[in-house]
Amino acid sequence: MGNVDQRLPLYQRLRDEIAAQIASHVWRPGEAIPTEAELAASHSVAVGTVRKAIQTLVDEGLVERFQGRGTFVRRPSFDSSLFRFLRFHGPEGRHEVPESKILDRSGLIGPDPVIKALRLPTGTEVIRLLRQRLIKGWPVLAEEIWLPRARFEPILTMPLDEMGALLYPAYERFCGEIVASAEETLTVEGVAAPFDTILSLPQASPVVVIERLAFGYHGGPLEWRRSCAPASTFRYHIEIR
Amino acid sequence: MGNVDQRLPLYQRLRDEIAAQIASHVWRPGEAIPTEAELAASHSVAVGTVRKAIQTLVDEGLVERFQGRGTFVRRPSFDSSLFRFLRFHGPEGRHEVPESKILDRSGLIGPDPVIKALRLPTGTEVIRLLRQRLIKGWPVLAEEIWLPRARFEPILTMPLDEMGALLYPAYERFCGEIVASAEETLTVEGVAAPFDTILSLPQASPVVVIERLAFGYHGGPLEWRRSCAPASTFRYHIEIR
DNA sequence: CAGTGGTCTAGACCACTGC
DNA sequence: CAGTGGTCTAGACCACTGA
Repeated sequence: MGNVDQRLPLYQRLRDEIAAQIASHVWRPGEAIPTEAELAASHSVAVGTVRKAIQTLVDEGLVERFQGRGTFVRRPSFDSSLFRFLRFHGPEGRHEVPESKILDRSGLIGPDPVIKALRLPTGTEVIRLLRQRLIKGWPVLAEEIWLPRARFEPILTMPLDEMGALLYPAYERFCGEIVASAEETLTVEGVAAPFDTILSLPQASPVVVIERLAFGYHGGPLEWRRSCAPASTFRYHIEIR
Repeated sequence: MGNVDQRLPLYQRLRDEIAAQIASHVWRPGEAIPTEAELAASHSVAVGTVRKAIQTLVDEGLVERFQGRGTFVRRPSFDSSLFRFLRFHGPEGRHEVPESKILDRSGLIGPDPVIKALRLPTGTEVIRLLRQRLIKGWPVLAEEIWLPRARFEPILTMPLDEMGALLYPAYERFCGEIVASAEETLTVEGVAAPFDTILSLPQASPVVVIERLAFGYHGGPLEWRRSCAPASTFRYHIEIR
């Protein structure tokens, strides 16, 4: 902390300092960071330099600016990521948030692939959640979720009915862990246990598998997740330049 | 052309003017646009304003800047788009550019979905290319490509062996049409004719279908393409914030 | 070496927000 | 209305490129 390379441009060093403070929860998501004038004064740089530093944070998605109101730490919205990949919508074209049903919750020694994905030492204890997501009672998504137990103990013991359909808010409220970014890898496979029964699909039906590794503000992995959906519900749109 | 809304910020109007000139091929891809100082003088604005206008063009992927050299019109590279979606690589992990074999080339009245995708009036003539792409003799990709005949007549008549493995350079060289951007939509389907035989897959095997609509610098659609690959070769990676 | 974009400053004025 | 970010200017100096 506070260690800066003097060769870097001023605005870069300022950006890094602000980013580190966001990572340290000096300001929490939704809160405003100091104004341009304040930052310029406290760091003894010109306002223009502060503006450039903040602009890079905006480009990186770490903060949002609103004219006349201030600059705010951004809370990433992952709800939309589901809809980027899968077409869950009602007959009128509206998105529906699938309900959530936890089928299994257990603590265990992390299996090898999980340990590797979460970058933990061999033998570390982890939490496994097996989750079914439904729309109008129909299973549309099956998820296996892995968390390092040390950071997420409350998730293992808390009442399931307090967890809600979205996990990330629960992570923040009960474990103080905030998801800042994620990587997803998408493949098409034949469905395998235990996802086949959860989705009530015949063996080896084509499914889309989304592997997501979620990171905290400090950059370390927080959660590894494998989600599985029938291939017919998959649709992805992208713009290329 | 030259029609600008006086309410827009200076740097926006400047951006639009430069973008329009790029679209009009005042400078072609790879060429340098005027320096910051020249643009500032010719438009009677400060250099800082020019910088901001150019920065937005950089963010949009229209130009590239190089310190000490200049600012250059960017040529989008679509070769990489293939590899974003499909894992074609040799045993050593290196990417391989698949060879290309044109199975059919014909001019015809545009079928309804093609006409709609390319936004042409009903009854317009189009060119259809059916293409097989192979790695080490194995078919890995099947493509159906549709072009408005009026703009792409040379593609219909030129010798096939002058076309090469990449179509976009051919479009530019023989038809003067430059692809500036594209949209892709990705779905998983059961393979259907004529792609099943081209890929030598059993009926209804799972395949990834990539529909690409490519646009020119003026914003209108130039090419519509449906590509089809066995689902097992599909892999997509994305970062989320 | 001259010419380019990159960094940084200092300040003016505008447009929007919320009290 | 005071306070915020947004636009715009004018100029200094630095770092890199290519002849």
